[in-house]
Amino acid sequence: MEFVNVIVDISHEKVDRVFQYRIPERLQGSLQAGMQVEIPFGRGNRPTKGYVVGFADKPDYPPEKIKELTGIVEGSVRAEAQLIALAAWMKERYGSTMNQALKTVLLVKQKTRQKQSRKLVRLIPAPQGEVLLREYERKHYRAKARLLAALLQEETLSYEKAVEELKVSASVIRGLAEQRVLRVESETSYRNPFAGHFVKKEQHVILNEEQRAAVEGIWAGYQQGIRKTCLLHGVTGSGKTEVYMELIARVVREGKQAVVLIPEIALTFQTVRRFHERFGDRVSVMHSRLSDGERYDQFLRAKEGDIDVIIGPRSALFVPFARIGMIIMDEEHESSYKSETVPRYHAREAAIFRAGMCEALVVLGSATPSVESYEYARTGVYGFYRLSRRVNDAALPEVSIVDLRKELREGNRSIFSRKLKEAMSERLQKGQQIMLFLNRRGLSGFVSCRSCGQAIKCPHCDVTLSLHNDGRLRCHYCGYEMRMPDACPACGSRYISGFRAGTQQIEREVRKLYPGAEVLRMDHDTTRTRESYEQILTAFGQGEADVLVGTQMIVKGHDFPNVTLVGVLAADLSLYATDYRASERTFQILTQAAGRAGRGEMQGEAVIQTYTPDHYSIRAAAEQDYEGFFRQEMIYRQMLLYPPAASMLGIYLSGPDEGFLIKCSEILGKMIRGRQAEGLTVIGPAAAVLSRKNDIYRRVIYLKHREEAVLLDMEKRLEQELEKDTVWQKIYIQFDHNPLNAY
DNA sequence: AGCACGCCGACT
DNA sequence: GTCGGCGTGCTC
Repeated sequence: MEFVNVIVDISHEKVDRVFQYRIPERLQGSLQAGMQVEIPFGRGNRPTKGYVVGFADKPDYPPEKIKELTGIVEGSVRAEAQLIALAAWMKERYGSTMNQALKTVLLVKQKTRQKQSRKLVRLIPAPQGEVLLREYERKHYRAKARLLAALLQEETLSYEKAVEELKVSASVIRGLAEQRVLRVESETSYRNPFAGHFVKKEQHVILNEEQRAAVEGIWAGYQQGIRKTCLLHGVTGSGKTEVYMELIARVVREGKQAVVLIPEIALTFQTVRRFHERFGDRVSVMHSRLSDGERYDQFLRAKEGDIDVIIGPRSALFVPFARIGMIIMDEEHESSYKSETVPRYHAREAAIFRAGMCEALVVLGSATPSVESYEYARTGVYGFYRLSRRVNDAALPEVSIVDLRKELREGNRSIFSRKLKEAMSERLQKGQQIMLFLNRRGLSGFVSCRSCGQAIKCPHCDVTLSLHNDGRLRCHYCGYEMRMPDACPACGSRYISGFRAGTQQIEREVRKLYPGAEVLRMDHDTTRTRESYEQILTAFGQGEADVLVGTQMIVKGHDFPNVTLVGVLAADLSLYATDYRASERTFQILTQAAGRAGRGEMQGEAVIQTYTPDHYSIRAAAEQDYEGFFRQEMIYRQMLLYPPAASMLGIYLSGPDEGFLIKCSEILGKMIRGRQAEGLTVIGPAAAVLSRKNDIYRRVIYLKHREEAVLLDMEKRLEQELEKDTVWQKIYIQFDHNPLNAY
């Protein structure tokens, strides 16, 4: 092999293709795919890095123009060819550059989004700067003057901001850097992960009948070489983890390796310990927040086959295992499996693709599967296994629904219903623990009626409208807007408003009602760091408090045997999120919350307070009836063509100039409608849910079509068209396939 | 993205 | 004339 194919380490569409280089004699045979190489690039042959993605013995480019590569980057490691194929798939499937996809997949080097936060720092003192500024103005160095003036106002600027807002080019910045007027700094920040010492325990886990049936069913298929993705639908507390561990043990016994994917938030000390106790030090964690050194260690151990099992969030999928036999995805419905940065991949899809390359089996598990996965399981695309009972035959919690409208009518204006208060007093007397859960997810200023419980919705999209500061209600899908009404359109009551209670207010109320009770609160304010999150959970687990108040983060995957009461303060809140998944998320979060109660020996109880007791997602959650919820939800998705009934493509536009952005989004909308494909629905453009973030305005267009392929094709064609006109380079455009959360 | 090339306005 | 900013196009 005389030539090597290289992806240049520059994330820009213009250079997002393979460049060929000649391999110098001395490096013959020592180059391998995935390695980083030094190459001369561009007219000035400036030294640049690149990734080796392949080899060739005949060039596809005039041989006289092919340069020789300079060398291998020190300490660079080869990657599994699989990972490069996975990156290529991600580039196609999610529309990123190959460079971005490679950086996502190759974990050894830091990822772009964490690394490249570049800053400009002024080096010269202010008085000297003033003098220089006047000189620049005199000489009409306009770009330099703009930049210096900004640096005199504030000593540091972000690199991106300077380029966009001040319209200065990189060469101007470099010029000032050379004159020692400023310095370009790039910073990397990492935190230490928890480092624990675990002991492997010999254990004899006895699986119940259902667990055994699931294990044997999946294993029988595995041994016959069937690699159809399986869904394990097990109610809360049904012991899914035991099933995973038994399967993993068998996979390992066959000399294969296993990947266990868990949601971001569930990666805790306790989770890791459970696996450690079973598999000893042949288990490790892979996490984006490991320090460089720690990550490199795990990477090496994985590569050299010192590890059989890796646990981690979605990025653990890119572990350099050579013999993966099984990929487990716990809580598969969790939205943290979808990346929020380019490439916006879904770990479920990526796991299935990677498994396909190494003949591994993917097992998805959840108490509340995503509507997509359940549909696939129901129709036989996935294998389907159920665990309908809790381990040790513990009873599912008794769930009751309290109608807050009725409480209001009967004169109770407190945030606790009489029923919940009663139940709380009883638990406190018995010394049992309580969790109070405020369902705030996806909340963005909705308006609902406190008499009839109706939220004001968009007449076109059937999602809740959100209230803006100018007093108007808007739909974040299609842009429909209306004036905030004085009375409820459904029942005429004047009691309409947004819901304003926060966790702090709840904590205060509990302390007021029960002065003797110890209360812990867990929300974004109290959990700035991973450590404080662990601390609160550990403290509560050890019985240092009677009541834990918090947002969704308290309901995810923790076993507190002494918790016998879960109170959901306003179940509706997540119903009013302004996107089509609101009902699904509400059902999931309520089911998971109720499932926290009664995990020990004692019977659990859950009280769900709501303004809409008849909504199917609340009723179904109270009855722990997934099937019932699913039937209703699928009817809605079919009618309005939301996934999985159809595929969806989000087009996100953002830019600093609102007027310009609106104009661009209108033009893009017209462009799409102009090339209207058969069966394509175009929604918007409309303001995004976060219509302005850090002074960058955001708008969105959604496309729906029954065939994903049509949307992928539409994306490709649009990208080609946008390339032609430089107007589009002044705004950011991103594509998101089957978005999970509102933009 | 970053660098050379070349056009065009201001100034010795 | 010429100095140097800023738009244009190319990179194996």
